[in-house]
Amino acid sequence: MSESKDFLRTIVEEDLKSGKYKEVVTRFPPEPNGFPHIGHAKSIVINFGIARDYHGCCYLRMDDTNPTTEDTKYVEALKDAVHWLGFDWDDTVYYTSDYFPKLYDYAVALIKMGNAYVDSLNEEEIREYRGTVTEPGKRSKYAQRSVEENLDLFERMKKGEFKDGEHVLRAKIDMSAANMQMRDPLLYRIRHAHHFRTGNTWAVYPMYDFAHCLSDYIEGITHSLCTLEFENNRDIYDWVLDTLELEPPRPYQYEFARLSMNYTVMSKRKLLELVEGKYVNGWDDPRLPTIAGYKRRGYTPESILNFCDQIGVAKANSTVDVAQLEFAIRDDLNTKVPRVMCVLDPLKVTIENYEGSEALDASYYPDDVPKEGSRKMPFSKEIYIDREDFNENPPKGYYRLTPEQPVRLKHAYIITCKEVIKDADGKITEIKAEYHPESKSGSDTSGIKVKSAIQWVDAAQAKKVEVRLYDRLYSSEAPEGMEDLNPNSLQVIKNALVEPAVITEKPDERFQFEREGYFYADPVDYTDEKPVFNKIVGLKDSWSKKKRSSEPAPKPKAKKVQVDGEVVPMNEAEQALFDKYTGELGLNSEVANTLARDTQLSSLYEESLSVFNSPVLLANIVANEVARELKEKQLNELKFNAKQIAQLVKMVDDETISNKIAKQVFEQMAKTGEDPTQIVKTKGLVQISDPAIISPIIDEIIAKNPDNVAKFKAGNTKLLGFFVGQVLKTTGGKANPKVVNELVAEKLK
RNA sequence: UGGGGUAUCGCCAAGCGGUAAGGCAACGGUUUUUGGUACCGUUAUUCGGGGGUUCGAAUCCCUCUACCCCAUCCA
Repeated sequence: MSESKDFLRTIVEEDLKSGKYKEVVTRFPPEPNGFPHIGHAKSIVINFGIARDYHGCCYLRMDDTNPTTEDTKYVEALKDAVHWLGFDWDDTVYYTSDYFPKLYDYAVALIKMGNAYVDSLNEEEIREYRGTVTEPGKRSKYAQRSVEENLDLFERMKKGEFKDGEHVLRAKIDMSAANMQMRDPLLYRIRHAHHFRTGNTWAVYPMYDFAHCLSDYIEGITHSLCTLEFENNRDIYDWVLDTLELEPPRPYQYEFARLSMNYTVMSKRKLLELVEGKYVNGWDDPRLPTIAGYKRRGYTPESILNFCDQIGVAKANSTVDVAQLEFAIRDDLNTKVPRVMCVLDPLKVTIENYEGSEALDASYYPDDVPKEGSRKMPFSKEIYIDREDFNENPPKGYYRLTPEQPVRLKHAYIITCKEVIKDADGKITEIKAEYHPESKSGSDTSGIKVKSAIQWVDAAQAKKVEVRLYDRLYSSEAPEGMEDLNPNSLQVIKNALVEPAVITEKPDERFQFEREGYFYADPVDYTDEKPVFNKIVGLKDSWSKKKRSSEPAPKPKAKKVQVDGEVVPMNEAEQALFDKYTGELGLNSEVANTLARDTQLSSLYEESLSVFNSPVLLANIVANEVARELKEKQLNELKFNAKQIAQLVKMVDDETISNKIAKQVFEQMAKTGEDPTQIVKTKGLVQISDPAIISPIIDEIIAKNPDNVAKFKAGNTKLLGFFVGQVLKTTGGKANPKVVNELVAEKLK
């Protein structure tokens, strides 16, 4: 785990510490209407991960409130995904549909309280009545129905007496709410549909907003974690739970940013399109970001888990670079899997001076991987190397075999090219070479220096295999539609050659094909007769990068132009106030502006000014500190008054306390309403300005931080803040910062 | 045009008034029988812009800008 915890963990920790909850309970609540993808993995890791870290528990709950889109095949896929990622849920899967009876009762309770009604507007009318984001909506006339009538209607809805869409149950909240979600949200709709779990027992189904919060409550969830697009729904979440006056404790909802990655689509709709349109081969196509896809491609659960840890959790919409995921799988596989040799594009090499055959010892792991294991590699006169590893006219910096440059066959001998055989088209069909008998791997006495060691297979004993080379599904970084598909996302190589041990010994399912990448025996199509390997990810390739980077020019970076909008002009009264403040009272225009535009601030300011006449100091504290309090509260909700502000400022004015302390005192005053003089007295916050007291403290700090002293003297003047900060810290903020500054600067000279 | 969010390096992301963490990517170098790995080093005088408060601001205040979400009987 990373050292710094994310904001969700911070909240959970605080809630546990404060005793708000005894134990943390989370849930992963997918709707079973699609295959889980790596975005779900992020959510799984967050929910199950937090439960694990804080010794709580996490439930897997299918949010199955919409019978028309959901299916049991998706619940299986979801269960698989969670299991595969290594999380357990005591083998009990929860379903929102299990709570349908309870949910129904809660709805009845709401009706009885007069907080819900049966509406009989049709769909279109409901939309119209809802208004728009800028215009308020209006309430349906049916909202006036009596409790009895609502109860009766709702029961008959449940019994199936009405057709789909005839009535709905709505919460009675506020049709003019600025939050559109609060304009009498729908709670239940009639659906004569077969539900994959409850069959035909229900004719009404709860909506997300009603079912989710209550399911959380029923299960005893403490922290209901969801993605950003539900921020607007939090108000209903709270409304339902609060209005029902449920016995505490109740859950609270927190939102985090969903995962998006470049070169990838994550929406259920787009994924479905790819599958149904046969752009890919099913939900487990290795090019898909589905869990099933990654699993089939050969990704390990650990790599996905690590990836999720590395990207963090926050509230900013962001797009993670797929390179980050690719790093995670490479990093995981590097220390785990055996290295073997596979030639993807075979080029025959005949070693003219070699006769017979031998079996060479070859370790499965390089020296830097602490694992044991080896196999025998057959070697004889005819071998294959990769076409890429020979070049008749090599570019500068080419390390492999050329007519002039020998190369080592990894785990075997050094060979030198003697002749290049070509067909009529000029295509190289074979290399005639000679090997150096004394250059055998492990006992090389030849003294020949080679630039690299390449992979090879013995022609007689190599096994033919199919290799599926996967690349990014999209060639566009932010894919929109099918036009952005990468036409080369799948390349099938039917005649790759792999060394025999891979097939006969099967040391693993995943391999590094040396110098190529990581590969996985396809769990579906692999047979002993026809082995199939999927490319999981390539190795980092600084050679091809070097070749490429010599060509294209760097992209031009256009800096965004910052447009400044127009400031709303002041009205007459505000302008008059502003003029008075800047003129008569000598405030700076920014502070005057803040005060003049806010009647609450200006009234408080003037009132305190009448108590203590220090216009600038007072203005500063009102425009800065008081303004903050007034952001959340109304004037009459404040625990302090103008007189107390004046009192505080007076202490600053006569230098009883420093500005820093004043802020601290202000905060307490705002919280408790205590008199500032009282706070200063009881806490002993009077400013220390006597150099005789401050000086030894500075000496001590200087003695304790010789490194920083050296850095400071070397020119890092930012460190002045460090030293001042340390002194203030040790004096509890009471040291006079001006004095400290002077003293520190002096001593460090 | 209302409400709710978000802005810190090419991509993620810490930071909560006192020296701008870390990872990925990139670029150098060392080691290497993988152009891999590992290891070392370089990359933000600056936190969306502008003001203000403060001895000191990414952090507090004001203001502007950009992007995301909300008007499904979806979740």
